[in-house]
Amino acid sequence: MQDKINDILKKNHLSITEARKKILALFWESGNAMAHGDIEQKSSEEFDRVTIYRTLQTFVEKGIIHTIPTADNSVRYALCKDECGAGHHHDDHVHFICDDCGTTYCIDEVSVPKVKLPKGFKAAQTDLVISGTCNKCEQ
Amino acid sequence: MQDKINDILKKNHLSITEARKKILALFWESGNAMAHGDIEQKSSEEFDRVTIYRTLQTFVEKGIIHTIPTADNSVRYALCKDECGAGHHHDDHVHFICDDCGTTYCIDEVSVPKVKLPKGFKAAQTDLVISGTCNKCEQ
DNA sequence: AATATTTTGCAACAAAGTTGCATTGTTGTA
DNA sequence: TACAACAATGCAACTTTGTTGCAAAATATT
Repeated sequence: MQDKINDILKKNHLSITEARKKILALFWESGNAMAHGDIEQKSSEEFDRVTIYRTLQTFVEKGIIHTIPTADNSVRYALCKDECGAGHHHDDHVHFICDDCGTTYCIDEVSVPKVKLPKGFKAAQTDLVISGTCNKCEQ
Repeated sequence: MQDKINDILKKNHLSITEARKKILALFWESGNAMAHGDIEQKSSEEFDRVTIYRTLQTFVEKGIIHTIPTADNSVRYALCKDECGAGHHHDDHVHFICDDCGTTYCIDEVSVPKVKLPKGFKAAQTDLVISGTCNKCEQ
């Protein structure tokens, strides 16, 4: 896995540092989306808050991760698929946020339906965010 | 218009205060969605920040306004249609955020398509937010 | 008009995010 | 491998955003 992570960083012309390796690994391991706070906790204060902010920002710019909008003012981040590149995000899958456990899922199976907009409106990015109960919290 | 505003407040069992009247009027006049900051500016510091926070919170609870999630960590608020009531929001329309001018529109003409989720996932609310260029910024 | 109830503003605080700069770590080259 | 050039990090200080408790003011109720 370490190799995979180094590859991603190299491909994006980023120098390989402890913070970047660790944070990327966290995304990889968790599988789900994470908020800034989650990362801060999971890295057990190994890095400065500022470093985490800057690392996330860099990753978004390079198209390694993407943001997921939420209604509660807490942006989350998730790994992008391979098709995403610097400045171009292609995350046309649905995001699901569990109201119970707070987990954010990327529902890759479902793709975002095309929407016809009124005249003059040009879509650049489409975010479909569904909240409710996930399959673990549902009994 | 003042009557309409008073009606809305009465219907929702809210006492009629300057702050509530003014903030509701702002939503009515602007037509578009507003972030907390917009309201603070447009009311030209007539009210305390705290009052605005609490008023918005109350309005959301009563179903007078609804939140629109955005990818940049700045939740916006917009007037609900009549069908919305306390605790029940029915805002199945698309939201559009212009990357140029920042305006947030409620695209009432388009309704959010139903999405089939994997087993065990139960949807409570669906938000479809599209960003791009609006009909005013598009030349 | 007088009292009970809500709402507001203030102050103090907590959390989230940003910026500049010196120090440290990383990279490419000799 | 050692060195210089460059980039990333940590620290401190700060700004912005959001929250809470409480006394004062406004609103509603009788």
